Amino acid sequence: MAQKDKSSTDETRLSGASQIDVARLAGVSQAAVSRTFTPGASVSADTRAKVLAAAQQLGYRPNVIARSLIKHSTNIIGIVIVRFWNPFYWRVFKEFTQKLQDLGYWTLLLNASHDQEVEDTLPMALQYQVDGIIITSATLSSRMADECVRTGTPVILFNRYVLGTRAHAVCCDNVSAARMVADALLDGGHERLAYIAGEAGSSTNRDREQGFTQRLQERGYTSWLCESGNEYTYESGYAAAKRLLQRDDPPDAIFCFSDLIAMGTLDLARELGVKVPEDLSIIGFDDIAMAGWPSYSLTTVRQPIGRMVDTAIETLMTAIETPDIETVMKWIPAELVKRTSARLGDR
Amino acid sequence: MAQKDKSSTDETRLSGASQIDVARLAGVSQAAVSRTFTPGASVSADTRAKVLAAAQQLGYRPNVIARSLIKHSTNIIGIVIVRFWNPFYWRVFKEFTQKLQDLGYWTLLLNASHDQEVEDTLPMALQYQVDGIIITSATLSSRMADECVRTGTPVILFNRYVLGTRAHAVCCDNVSAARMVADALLDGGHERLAYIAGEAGSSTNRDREQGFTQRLQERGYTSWLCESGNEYTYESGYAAAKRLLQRDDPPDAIFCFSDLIAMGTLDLARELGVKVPEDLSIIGFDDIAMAGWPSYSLTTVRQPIGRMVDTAIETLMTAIETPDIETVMKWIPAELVKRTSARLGDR
DNA sequence: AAAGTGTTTGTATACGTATGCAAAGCATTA
DNA sequence: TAATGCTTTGCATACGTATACAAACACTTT
Repeated sequence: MAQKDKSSTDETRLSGASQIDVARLAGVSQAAVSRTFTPGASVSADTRAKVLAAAQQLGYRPNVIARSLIKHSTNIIGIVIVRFWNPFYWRVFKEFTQKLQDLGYWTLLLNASHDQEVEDTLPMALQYQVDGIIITSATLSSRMADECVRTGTPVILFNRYVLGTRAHAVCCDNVSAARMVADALLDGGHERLAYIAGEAGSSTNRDREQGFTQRLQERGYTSWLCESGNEYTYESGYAAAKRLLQRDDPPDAIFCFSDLIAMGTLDLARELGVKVPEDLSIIGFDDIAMAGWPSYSLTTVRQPIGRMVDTAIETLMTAIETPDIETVMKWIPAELVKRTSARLGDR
Repeated sequence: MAQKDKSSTDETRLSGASQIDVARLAGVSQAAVSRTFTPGASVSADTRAKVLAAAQQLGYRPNVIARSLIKHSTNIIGIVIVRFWNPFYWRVFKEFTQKLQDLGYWTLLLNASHDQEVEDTLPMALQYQVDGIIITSATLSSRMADECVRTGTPVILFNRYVLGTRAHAVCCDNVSAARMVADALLDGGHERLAYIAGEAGSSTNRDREQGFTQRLQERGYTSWLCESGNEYTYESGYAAAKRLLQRDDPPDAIFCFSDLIAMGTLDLARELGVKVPEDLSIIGFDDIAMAGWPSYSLTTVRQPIGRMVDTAIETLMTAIETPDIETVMKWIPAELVKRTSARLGDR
């Protein structure tokens, strides 16, 4: 009783009207108000109308926080994003947030500069009782994966995978894509091939490098060049390309871990007066928007972002509904987009 | 009592241990546990140790949702972002999320394709009891601003302002920046100037256009060209530049609303064989990363993102602490970055 | 030893909503 | 009319935490 009085007399509170206020105005119980706003609950048309009128008059809005407390579900998905400078991840992020929003989920962002920070911030995100976590472009330590499993929060790795954990994964089929690039370059008659790598420890980089070099070996090539791009930025591509092209035996084709690296490579080649694609073929990865601009017109591997994101979300939804599902890993095939930065075979 | 039993016997619950579980294990009251995790609360070193040990053993993590329910504060800031394709806003977004995170706030993202969607999604975000809202690159209707004020949620507009609402605003000083560009181009000896606009209705576009043309008038120029860029993308810049450069009297200098537009313009000029900057000067706005790449080397106006974001966050924090503060509007000065796409005067 | 001070602790209640349960309402059937 | 079934309603309680209040405690001072 005292409670009700408090609620209706204290007009200074910020949070607006509560169900109790609405109930009193409509002359029904708080439960009736709750049921009115719960789809599928049992309320007569009569009470419903009274409640809605009262709610309207008071400007009532359901308090999602209170609901979450009971339901053990927030309708929030945490997204971890590490490499903010890469336009590729922006499209990924955009697709995720938009599609999740269409499904009625909201997005809590965890911005980490390094993998280490992911370790630090993830536990805090778990405190917000997010319904699921999507991790893009970062590795998840198994300790952290266990932590998520313990709280029952499903985790999807995007473009990474970690074996031996309960973290699901959706990746571009990097191995096949890299093999495809190797074939295309060899068919184009190139002899001295090179690869500029991305982040050393990542499964993504490992798969691309292995797919590429394995295919070279299969077709009888025993030597190639390899440069590390470290951080996979434009600048690191520029620097790595400089090391490659100033050698005595420069490559006649370079496969780059990302489009940003490829653009750095392309700009450096132009600066040195190396003709692309006559003297040097360059192939990127991602197919970011800029790759299609006339200034670059980059031949590259298009990651099917739409399908990858769809698959990741489907997997996540399934995992939310059936917590004890076994770990899912999916590889989505990529496509070679031929523009003018590489001289390729006809087939 | 019954409650305690439930809590400790039901081992299947997902949400992990609660303060009650910890309290029982440590042999103290639930309040003692709460105090242990509340900085500044009164607990003896002895109990604190017992509680921490028990918490550790049970893997206890505070439930932020429950805390938020009481405190009427979630430590979450909602960020509305509309134009996802513009690299400028990526940097803005990155700065916001990182700095907010350092302050202990989290970011809930609202991704809207159009201004209309902002109207629709904002009320839903308010239900999450966010402590504040930052709106980048979108306008806020006064109806919606009132809605926010009603719930006591402070709003910061970033690079927009709307007069007559209670929404605070932090903007780049677009008027001064555009006047600076006009001066620089006139000092460089240009005669036929043009402006390629951004989004028609925005305060940002209006201020840049007015600053530019007013300065031209002040210095005795009575005619100039103006093209609409509609959506301010690379493609729209490319198209607008085509219309400008295929005229009988093409401009010898183009001031573009954004770097993306300027890059489209630059690529189109190259395609038509127009020499930049000899025959045509191009100036952009934003200074996105790509503007500095050798392929473009774009002369442009650098928006001081760091300072702008800092100011926005400061303003927001003040508004959160003192709800009844008067509406704040701040304009941050910009800087002209001289590269090679424009022929400018020496001074 | 008593009084006074400051610290620590437990009890009880509140935050706003959802829901199991039983009572009540209503319509249908025997 | 009584019995039956279905729908609607209110009561009570739970979710996990914070905090006002008073009781208990530990010291210091007189």
